[in-house]
Formats: sequence, C-alpha cells, structure tokens
Amino acid sequence: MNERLSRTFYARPTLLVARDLLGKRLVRLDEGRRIAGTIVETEAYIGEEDLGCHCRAGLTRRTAMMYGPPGHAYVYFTYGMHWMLNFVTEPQGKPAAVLIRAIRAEEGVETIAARRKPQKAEVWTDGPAKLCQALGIDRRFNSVDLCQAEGELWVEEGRPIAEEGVTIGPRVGLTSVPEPWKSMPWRFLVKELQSGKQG
DNA sequence: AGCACGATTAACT
DNA sequence: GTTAATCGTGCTC
Repeated sequence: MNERLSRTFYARPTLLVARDLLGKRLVRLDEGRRIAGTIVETEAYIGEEDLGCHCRAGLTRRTAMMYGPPGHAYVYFTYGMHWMLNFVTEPQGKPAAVLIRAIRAEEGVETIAARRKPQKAEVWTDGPAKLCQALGIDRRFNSVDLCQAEGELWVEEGRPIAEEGVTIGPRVGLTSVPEPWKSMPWRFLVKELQSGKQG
C-alpha cells in the first residue's frame, strides 16, 4: 500500500502522468515524521517547443534536471521568494515535468499549520509555492530521486479519480507566453476543489 | 556587467 | 482588481 510509485510511472507521456497523479499521495518525511496529502492539481510542461516550459531555453544549468531520468524532483525558485515542485517525466533525454500545484493536507497537519500561519487552513496547500512552504521543500530537494528507498520525498498510491471528477483547462500564470502554448489544456484538477476557488 | 522578467502570494484599495 | 516583495536565470551589450 504505502509503496513509492516506481520509475515506470513517471517514464510515460507527461499528460498521462499529470492526469494520473491526481488522487495520489505526496509524502515528505521531515525529521522522521510524515507530512502528506492528496494531489489535487497538476500541470504538464513538455519539451523545448513548449514556450511555457523552462526547457524553451534548451539545456542549461537550471533545466538540466528535466533532461535527466524520470522520477526525480525538479525544484526551482521564482519571483525572488517562491519554490516550485515538479516531477521529471518521459524517458531520459526528453525534457518534461509535471508541476504539483495543490494538495489536500492529511498528515502532519500540525507542522503545516506552524509553517503556514497566520493563514487559514483552507489556503495552506492550495498553491504551488504554498505547498512547498508547508512541506519544507526548497533547493535541497532539486534532483532528489522519488523512487529511492531512503529519500525524504515520494508519491504513493491513493484514491483513483474517475474521469468525470477531473477538470482540464489551460495552465495558470503563463501571462506572456504566446499561443498556442498559453491555452494548451495541460492543467488537471479534482473537481470538488473548484466550488470554493476560481477554476 | 547589466537588465527584464517570472509555472506566485498576500496585502491592500 | 491592483500591487509590492525579491533574486536567480537567461539574454544582450
């Protein structure tokens, strides 16, 4: 049950990985304690031709992770203050990743609360930078292997999400990205989350 | 060496 | 709805 997803899960087309990550459990082992939650929102970033993906710059120090083997974390820094968590997908050599945009917190909630105060519980992990803060994920987690037994970050099986429970739409925050990349329906989220939030 | 900007968030009018 | 915060990255000179 509580086994880490294998590398073959990540070594698939990125859109499938992004879709299938919904309902899975993201786990962070923090000083021996589990902080975990169900993944409820993801986005796919696929290849050098995707002008919304960092890989549009080609192979650089920053993007090297995405050219590497699947099943590793790509963690980057943006806006001068925020960290973002991604999982490398596709076979080695094809640069792509899935951004984890939101989780529903379920384990280690006291630790999350301490890190996210004074915000309200509803917004503790409903954004990509928020969940990184909640789980204590920063540059140290760039390049970590999600499939390695001793790692402190991984994904486990969870509850399957039926097709009718999934909302698909354009990715968020790509303000100056040209079409068609700006509108590609590469964002996946669990529907129940929509009611309280903007789609 | 300098510069514009970003896969965001929280606080404010 | 608007905007400040804040710095690594990639591009230009």
